[in-house]
Amino acid sequence: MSKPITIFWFRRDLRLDDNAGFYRALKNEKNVLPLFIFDRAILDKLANKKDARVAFIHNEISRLHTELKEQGSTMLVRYGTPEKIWRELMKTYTIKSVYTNHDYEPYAKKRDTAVASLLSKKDISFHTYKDHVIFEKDEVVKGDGTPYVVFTPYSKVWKAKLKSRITQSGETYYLKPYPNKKYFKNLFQTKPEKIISLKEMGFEPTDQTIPNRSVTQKIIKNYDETRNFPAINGTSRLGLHFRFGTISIRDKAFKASRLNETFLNELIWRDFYAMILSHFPHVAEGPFRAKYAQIEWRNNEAEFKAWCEGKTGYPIVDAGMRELNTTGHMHNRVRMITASFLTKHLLINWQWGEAYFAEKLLDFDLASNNGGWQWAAGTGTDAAPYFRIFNPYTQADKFDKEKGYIKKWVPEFGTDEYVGAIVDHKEARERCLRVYKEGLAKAEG
DNA sequence: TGCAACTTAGA
DNA sequence: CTAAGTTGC
Repeated sequence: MSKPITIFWFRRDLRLDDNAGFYRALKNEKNVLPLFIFDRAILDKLANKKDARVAFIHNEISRLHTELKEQGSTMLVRYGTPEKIWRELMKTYTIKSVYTNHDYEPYAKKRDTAVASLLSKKDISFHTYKDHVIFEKDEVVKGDGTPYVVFTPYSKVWKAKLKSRITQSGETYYLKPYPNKKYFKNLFQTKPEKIISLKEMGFEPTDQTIPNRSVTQKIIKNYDETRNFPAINGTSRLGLHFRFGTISIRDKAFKASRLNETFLNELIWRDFYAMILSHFPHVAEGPFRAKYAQIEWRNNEAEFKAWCEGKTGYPIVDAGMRELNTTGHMHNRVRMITASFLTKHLLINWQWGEAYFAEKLLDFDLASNNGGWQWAAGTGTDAAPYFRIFNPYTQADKFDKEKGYIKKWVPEFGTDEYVGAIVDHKEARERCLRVYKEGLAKAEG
């Protein structure tokens, strides 16, 4: 039999440095062999074969493969369903232990439970670590130990806890990163395998632009002043990199805590919604608050299509949807406006919008996307009273006063070719209030 | 400008 | 019991 190895399984943590689980593997074990699985259970469901996210992951895996080759090691890259791949690996190698990082999505939790049980039959130990968030579901809780469901008090405790983790040495403050490189000598030394190409998996390169993983200090510093204006380049665009772990959340949270509290809050929203999904997995399937399941959505297919295509006749909504369709990105302020419009003005089930964003957004993350949609629909945590209905005109006046954003994405705006409003704002608003009220009354009844 | 069809957290 | 919440009128 070959000599015993430890496998580190990369998933949504695609970086070699400051990686919690990878660090533990390298520090505790010898002969650590990295692995990535292109999961067919996920990939086979993607209709768009030019999906930029798949191309991005493939590119990052190739990069890690090259970096590991320079260390005399490699990354195993497999294509298939995880259980099948693990059965094969268990035949090929003598595996002592497996290390990986926590993944909080419902599918991932099931996958990991299945793999752990498979490994345990051969007495292979399975170790998992926190890496994707700063604080996990039970680390920031109320005095009685139950989870927060409101952001503000949660964020206060979160911030105090982060502060306690930051150490000071003279004038300098640190949130210590995991020094993975120090233990690279424990990588399994082997000849690199060739890795599967995008084409072999049935995918193609993308023509969408992938945002840079570095962000200028100026953007973080001025974040609170610029982030609400979609015509300005005032947001970090780091979502995709947080999603796949191509940057470290610890590094960015620490920097944010020194530079801009509003930006830090955005990172806390990310932990908050990951925590909510962990404690309340039912949010992935329906409303956080059960009584909102009684709302009678209109779910008009033609109106949904108009929304998807950016043809509602509401300029700021149409601009946002077209930005999304073209670039795979939508400015955060506009995400709230388009989501509010779909759920409140058109009375279309927020889950339709959630699914559309999931398909289109490069930075799609189940927990944050779901949290955002439930917030917009008023069905979620953090008391978003349903009677607060965004006024798309007021929002546009406030945040795109010069119409730079609208004109960029809706060139026919202001001409005869631009479509008329799909619904009247005042009527839609009143209809929404009525339907929500009726739905809630029915739930009470 | 202050209140509002909701709901929670922490006095 | 009261404040507060990615707001609107």
